[in-house]
Amino acid sequence: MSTDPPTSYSPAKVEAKWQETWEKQGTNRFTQDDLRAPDRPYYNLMMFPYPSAEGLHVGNIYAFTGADVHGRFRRLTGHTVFEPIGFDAFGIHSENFALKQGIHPMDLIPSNVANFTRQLRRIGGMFDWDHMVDTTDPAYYRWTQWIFIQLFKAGLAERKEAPVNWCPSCMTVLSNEQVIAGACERCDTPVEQRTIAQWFFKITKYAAKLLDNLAHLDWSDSTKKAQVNWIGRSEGALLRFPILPPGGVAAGVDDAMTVAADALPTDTDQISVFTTRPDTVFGATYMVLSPEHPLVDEVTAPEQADAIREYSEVAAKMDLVARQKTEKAKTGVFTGGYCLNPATGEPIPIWIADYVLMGYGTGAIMAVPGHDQRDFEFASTYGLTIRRVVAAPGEDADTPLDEAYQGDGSLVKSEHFDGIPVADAKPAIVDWLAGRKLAEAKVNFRIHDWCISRQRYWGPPIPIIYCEDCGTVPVPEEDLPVVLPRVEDFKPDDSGVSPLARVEEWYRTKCPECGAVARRETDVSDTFLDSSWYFLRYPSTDSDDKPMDEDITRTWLPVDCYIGGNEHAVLHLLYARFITMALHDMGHVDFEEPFVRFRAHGLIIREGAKMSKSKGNVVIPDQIIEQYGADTLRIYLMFLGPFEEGGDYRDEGIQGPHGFLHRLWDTVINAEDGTPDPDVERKLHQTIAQVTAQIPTLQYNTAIAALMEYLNSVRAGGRTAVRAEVEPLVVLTAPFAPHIAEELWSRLGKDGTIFGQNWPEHDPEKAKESSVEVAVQVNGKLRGTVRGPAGMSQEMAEELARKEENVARYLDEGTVTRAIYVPNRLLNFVVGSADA
RNA sequence: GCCGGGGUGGCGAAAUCGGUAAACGCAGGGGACUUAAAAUCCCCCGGGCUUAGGCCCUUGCGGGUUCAACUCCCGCCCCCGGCACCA
Repeated sequence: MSTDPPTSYSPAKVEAKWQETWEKQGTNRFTQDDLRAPDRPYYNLMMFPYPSAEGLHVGNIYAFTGADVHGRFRRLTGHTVFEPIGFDAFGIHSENFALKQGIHPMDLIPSNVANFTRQLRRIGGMFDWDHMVDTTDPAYYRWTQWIFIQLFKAGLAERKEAPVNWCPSCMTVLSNEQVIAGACERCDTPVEQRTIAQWFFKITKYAAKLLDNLAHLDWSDSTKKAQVNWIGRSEGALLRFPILPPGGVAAGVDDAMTVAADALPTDTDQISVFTTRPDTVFGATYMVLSPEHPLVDEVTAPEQADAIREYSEVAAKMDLVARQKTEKAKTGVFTGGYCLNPATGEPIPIWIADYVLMGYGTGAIMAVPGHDQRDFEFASTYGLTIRRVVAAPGEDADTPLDEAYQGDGSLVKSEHFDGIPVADAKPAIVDWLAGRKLAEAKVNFRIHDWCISRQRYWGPPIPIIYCEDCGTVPVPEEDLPVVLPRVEDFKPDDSGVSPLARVEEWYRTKCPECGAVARRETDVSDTFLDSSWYFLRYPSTDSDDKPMDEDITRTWLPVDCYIGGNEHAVLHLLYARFITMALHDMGHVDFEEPFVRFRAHGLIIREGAKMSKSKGNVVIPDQIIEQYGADTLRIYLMFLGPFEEGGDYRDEGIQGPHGFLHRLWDTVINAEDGTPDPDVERKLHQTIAQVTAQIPTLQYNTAIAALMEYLNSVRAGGRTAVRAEVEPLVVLTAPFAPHIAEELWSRLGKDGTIFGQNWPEHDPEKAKESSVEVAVQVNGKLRGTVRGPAGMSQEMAEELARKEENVARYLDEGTVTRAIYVPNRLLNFVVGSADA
């Protein structure tokens, strides 16, 4: 034992002591040399927090603790674990908060970061503070801008017009999430749509790879599925509908049919549509263009022009969210124009309607009201032809439709395709039309290109210069970073352009190519760009001259384990994968996928309800830590429920883990030399086995239960522990409660940090039970139990069972027809009734 | 509507290659120790019967498979999270 007198457990003292010791000894810090030559490197990553003014939320602590437990376990089992942390501090939330409080973000963020840092140190994470990242630091965003330029040079960044939500009262662009029921979330003003030129990253180029690679990733299933849905691959065809020249219809349907009989003209203008149901093309009785479709003007007849213009204006004014409400009744206007159904050769009317979205497929659809519910509703409203072209067994072409039939069946009214099942008809019809160049098979993706422009202040300026003569020129890499200037008036205004556009001395610059007067891009980039590569930067923060050190990156990446919230299942994780793939294809990294393993943690609620500031039921971690200590909080959070499912924080419950640590302290401090009790030793080895198996699978709650159970048996009846019984227990507890474990370890007279390779090994022989209790059932009902040697034979078990009075009574009621024996577990007699 | 996740004691939850449902913990009750309290230790703690031995019921609801179902299959209901006119 150490010379320290046995004192009672004081979390505050123990935790302060060890946090200081780790800091002083650099226990968790990596030098350049450490990073270059690690033994069994393990990159343990958690999603970095956004440093709000409120401080760390228990949700953050929950996530970080869960990740830290994993990291500490890996370290105890012999890995060199790199566990960095940082701050995702740019973005609209900080900016809005700063506006509201009247504090400049450049003042606000550092104080938030300082507070977060203090809190993060207090929870005892194994963070390497020498490799911290702050996305608002020019030394970091210099490389965020560098990434933009690499993508620009690779043709993966382009500038184009795109619609945005605009609040005329707040005079700002809103994201879709900030639009509630068509109104601004802050002032309730109806939102409008504006069209602004913005920068996009062509993530759609990687859609197929982003989807296909998922199959090989060790990720939470729910996360993978969310990505699959988001990418939204659908197989179908592109069909072309030739536009009939004005007056073409007047000539009559017969003429049109004649045209169809020959080859349809391919040189006239056509409208392309994407469909997953090419088999229903014979039922396409009209066509719908999105109001924004470029061909709207061309197909509109003069007498319909006013109505079309009016409808388009209303649609354009509507915000993007309200427009996409499904419950809304379908509306539209006839353009007066016609096109030819490529299959039937019939002229069909062209409408515009806002239920067709410019953002998906080609922005135009062939409407098949007989087999698409949306088209059915629209056709019913406007009296358009509804034609059945698929019939289920027992139906025929004349079976009436009172809603769209979207099920399986065979084709009808489809000329020589009649009778062919839907699945076979799809390729057959595409082939047939492809022969006349009116169709081709096509895979479409739902995912859009990534708009990274923000008409805001608090972000890294997009490193682009516009020159009258040279056009769009990237800022030369040696001129990076383009520093975000300190601007006191950073409030957005009615112009819809970035606040930086008001700072002439900043945006006026020289063209890097010709030296002429030029103008900087005044938009900043999306926060998701900051976070799409931070994990690449962590191990290389010592390098000022490059974003990633090649050797170090090769050594540490990809990330071994990434833990975070499922709210980022789609955007953040997809963007990070995309950026990594793009960097891979440009030769900057040698892997395509950044995260080998990803696990989503669950959510913490409180007393059955979601925590929120407005409800005033937020757990303040500092208070809990003061009262019970970080170790208790860590264990309690991990004990609440399965880590991947979250848990219900109940204030009283913390007593359990708190008591556990007190008893652990007491037991270890008073432990004596001696020989372990055989029963306790058996339990010990069972516990080692369970905890060792359950930590890697994040089953922390049951692992902790096992530790408690073991401590209970060590202390049973008030007995004094033997040191050999509790030394391994201290190590098993260390990932969850690192401070007390260190303290007890040193009081046990051990040298150095406990987080060396000290994980105990379990001996299966010692874990074996010598006698077992076997449940005895008669006809599946429990009638007794018998105890016998482990692994006893069925004969022996039956013999013991028959001696049980209660069992015997039921056996006497009939004859045993069979007996099922599960060794060491259960014996079930199947008894036929005596009369039978 | 679609895609995930989930429904088990007063509460948080265990147990799913089908094998004694409720481990561990909270709250509650009783006891030991104590002048007292705290801490600690021991016992009880799903429901209904029963003098006892014991019996019956119970994992959202209804069916089914099986010697045996929280676990598998079919059909529903409810809650949470995400997406949502995606052609």
